[in-house]
Amino acid sequence: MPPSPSAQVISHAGNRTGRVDAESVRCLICTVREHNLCSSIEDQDVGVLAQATRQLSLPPGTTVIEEGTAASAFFNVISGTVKLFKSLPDGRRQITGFADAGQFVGLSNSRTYSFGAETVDTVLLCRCTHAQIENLLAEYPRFARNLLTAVTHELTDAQEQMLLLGRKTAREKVASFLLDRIKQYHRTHPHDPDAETTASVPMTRVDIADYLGLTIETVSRTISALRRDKIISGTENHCIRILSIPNLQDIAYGLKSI
Amino acid sequence: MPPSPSAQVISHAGNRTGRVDAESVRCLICTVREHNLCSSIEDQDVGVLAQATRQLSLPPGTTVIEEGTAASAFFNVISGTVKLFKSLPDGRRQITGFADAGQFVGLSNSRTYSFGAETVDTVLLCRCTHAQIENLLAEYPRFARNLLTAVTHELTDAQEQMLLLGRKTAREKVASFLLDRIKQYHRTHPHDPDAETTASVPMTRVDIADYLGLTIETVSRTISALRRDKIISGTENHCIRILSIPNLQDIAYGLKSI
DNA sequence: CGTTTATTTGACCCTTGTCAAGAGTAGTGG
DNA sequence: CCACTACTCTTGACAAGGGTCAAATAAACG
Repeated sequence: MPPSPSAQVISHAGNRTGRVDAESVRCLICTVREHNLCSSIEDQDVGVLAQATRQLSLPPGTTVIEEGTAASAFFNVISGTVKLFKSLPDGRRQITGFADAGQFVGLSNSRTYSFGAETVDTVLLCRCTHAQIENLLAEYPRFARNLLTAVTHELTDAQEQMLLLGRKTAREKVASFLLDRIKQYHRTHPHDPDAETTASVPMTRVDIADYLGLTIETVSRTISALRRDKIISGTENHCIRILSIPNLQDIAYGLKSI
Repeated sequence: MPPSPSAQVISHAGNRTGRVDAESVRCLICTVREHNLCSSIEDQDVGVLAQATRQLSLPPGTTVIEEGTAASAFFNVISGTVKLFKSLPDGRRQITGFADAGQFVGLSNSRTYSFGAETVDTVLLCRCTHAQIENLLAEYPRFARNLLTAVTHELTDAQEQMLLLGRKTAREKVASFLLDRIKQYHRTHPHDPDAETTASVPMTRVDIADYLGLTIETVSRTISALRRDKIISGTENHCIRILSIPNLQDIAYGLKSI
């Protein structure tokens, strides 16, 4: 349920002086505020948030964070998908996750980023410096609590991905990936009647391969095999229709050798 | 520098009534308090901590957390090593990390644990319910801030491990693992003159294999090969001496094909 | 000191990676 | 509107890294 910025809502909101400036409105009408960290800050304090952040729109393939550079900013994804990755000196790359609308990117303990980030498609971001994040953490205990929950959630996802990378076969990996993509599509398109059986795959085969610890050829072959086995369909490469979710789940968890 | 509980220190400390009870002393003399989350709570408030926690000593191979059971407790590792893992229905297992002295185990967002935990060797733990953790989070902003830092650090480690699992060869995986073990030995034995070149490997080949996404045979063969190549030595399987750390680092990051 | 368990080593095979070529797709500009 | 170009994706043939199965050693333990 995207928050509709009715006149009534706006009349209650504003920065600390009680005035509603243009910046605050940007946050008040934000389509993901209800679903991300910003929800920890009440409408009346939203001016603080608006002042702390800058919004930017980036084309596909743009570097958001360069691995190893000074860590200074934090980003909220408003729309689109960002990929996070780590690389080896010889160029081998592992994508550690995709951040979709409502997720954040750029937390770091050390002085430099230990990972890189790049847009997959056109992405709308909210940028915030680490210093400003520290202010919000100190000022709003709920913000700190929510960030902790969010990072804990990311850690849980990372553990699931380690299981996938270390112990699943190519077929199980691709099935797990498609299930994740269905869930993601369902979250971002709750009104689509086909949401149950649709997977949005905006990333290229290269990205999928680097995410699953495979080569593009193996990803391609495995997707073709799933299509041959009537588990998925759709000629479009970036929108896949799932014919049997139970089958896909069985494959993802190693319950089906087929 | 393990905190020596001198009379002076104790005289300043105690619970909120000013009295120093036996429980508080347990925290005040704790060998890892300086290096873990508990450091966010001052000496004078340590009574709160002591009351919230219970200490337990567990033999090797004990289940600390059973995957999928109700999530209710949080543990600090005082000494020894705990392994964290996730499993597939058919028994395949991925160890997602080892928690050594000073680290914690058992954070969870959901009602049930999404992972299991088991002792590797004899382990001393401090147990604390999630409700009590919530109290500490609400009461001590520094505790919340430190926990966030700790979880962020875990996430960074997890990303590094994903790179290892998805993109490194068996040789690179084992080299990376040994480097981690050297670092860990160095942290826990800062006074040992051999700390720079010693790796403590208390876990079995099965655990190493499940951590690196390999089979025990491959782990064994790879360690033998490193020994043949004069990169490591030591006939003892649980204490390995490193002959050339630079070589090991080059291997771990794919800079050396040897 | 015998029994059990952990580790090493060997032989063989399979899944996945590598190399190479062909088939779609998407822009671009004449 | 259609060639031209540049990708991305798919498919095939072959190779190799690591898995599987089996047996031999070496440790651990009662």
